[in-house]
Amino acid sequence: MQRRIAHLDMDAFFASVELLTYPELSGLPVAVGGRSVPQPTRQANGSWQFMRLGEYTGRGVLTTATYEGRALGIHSGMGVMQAARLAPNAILLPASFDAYRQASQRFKAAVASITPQFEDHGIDEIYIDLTDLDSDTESNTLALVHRIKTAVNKATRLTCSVGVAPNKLLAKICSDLDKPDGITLLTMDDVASQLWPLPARKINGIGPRAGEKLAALGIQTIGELARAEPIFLQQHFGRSYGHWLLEAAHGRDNREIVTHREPKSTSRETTFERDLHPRDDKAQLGEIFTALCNRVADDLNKKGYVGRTIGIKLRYADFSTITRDVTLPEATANAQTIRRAAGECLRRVPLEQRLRLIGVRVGSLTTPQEDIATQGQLPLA
DNA sequence: TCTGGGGTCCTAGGACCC
DNA sequence: TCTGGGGTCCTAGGACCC
Repeated sequence: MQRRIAHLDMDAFFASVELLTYPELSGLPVAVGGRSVPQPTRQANGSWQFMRLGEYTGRGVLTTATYEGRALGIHSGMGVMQAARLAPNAILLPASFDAYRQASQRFKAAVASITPQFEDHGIDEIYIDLTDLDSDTESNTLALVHRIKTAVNKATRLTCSVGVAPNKLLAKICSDLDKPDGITLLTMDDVASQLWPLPARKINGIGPRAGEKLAALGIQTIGELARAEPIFLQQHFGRSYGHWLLEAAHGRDNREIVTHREPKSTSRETTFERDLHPRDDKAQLGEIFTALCNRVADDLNKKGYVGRTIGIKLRYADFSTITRDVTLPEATANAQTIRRAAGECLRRVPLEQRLRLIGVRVGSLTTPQEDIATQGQLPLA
């Protein structure tokens, strides 16, 4: 039986949430991000004073930009200083993650009131399986999607774009074809005409590396990928990924909607405003390191998880990154235990170069109850 | 003055056990 | 002493996503 999977994607989510607070910025190029962007201040005449991208100095990347900003070439992930060269007059706002999380909860609750079974896919996206819902014809599907979009808008005053297709891969691609505030329906028969002209990078799972490698092999579009020889792809990308590439290019994907997932790991990391030296800045680094361990422990306790694998991550001044981890006999959420294990990991890495980032991670998460239940099956330490 | 922070999944080698 | 696979766990790194 043919499935009907919807992918719902909030339009320029973070920027749109900010525009709810600052409606006068609507229609302007606006970016969100940076590390130390001041909150806008109220002027004597009642209007807001905003920072411009060109006024920013320091590290950091953009988390998003409005469509007007994107038209100037700035986008999420871009270094703020680089973006400033392209759009010095664009407004720069600090990220307000609490507001985004709240808006996220509101839009998901609105969807849940209509279609309770959906898959969370980050803060601003979800997949919904419409197969068993009242969507057996195209007009029924459209009516249902309109109801969902209206509910989301009513709950958040924000718009979203929706793609409906026989699977997640296609739904994800087609939610992006008519943005903002669009609806796109796609069937298997549309794959050649709608999908194949698109760049291979549009496929979720083909990132910067694979995209570059494909381009070097003369493959730019999904259509060119679809026509490649299976052997050729497997030689260059390995058996598994090579096979997947071809399936994806033909729009084939049988992954189910996953309505509940347990977290596997939790982590905290920070990039310093200036690179720190392991010896010269030892005291400061030690403080940051301990604080990260405390925050991870706090996160675990709040969520009610414990973890057995404690890991650290270091990024050197040259951006090279290394990780070390250790698995404990018993899962923990205790800050001192995590700090001790993370300290052990730290002793196993070279510390000559300056550092730009440190992070602490706890993996192999379980709930305390599960962990006790598992203990009995393990040999005694 | 390039390059955040929080995740997941995959691969690959070595240890260890049967 | 030389010679097997198979399975699981642990560790490190990397690609990718939002």
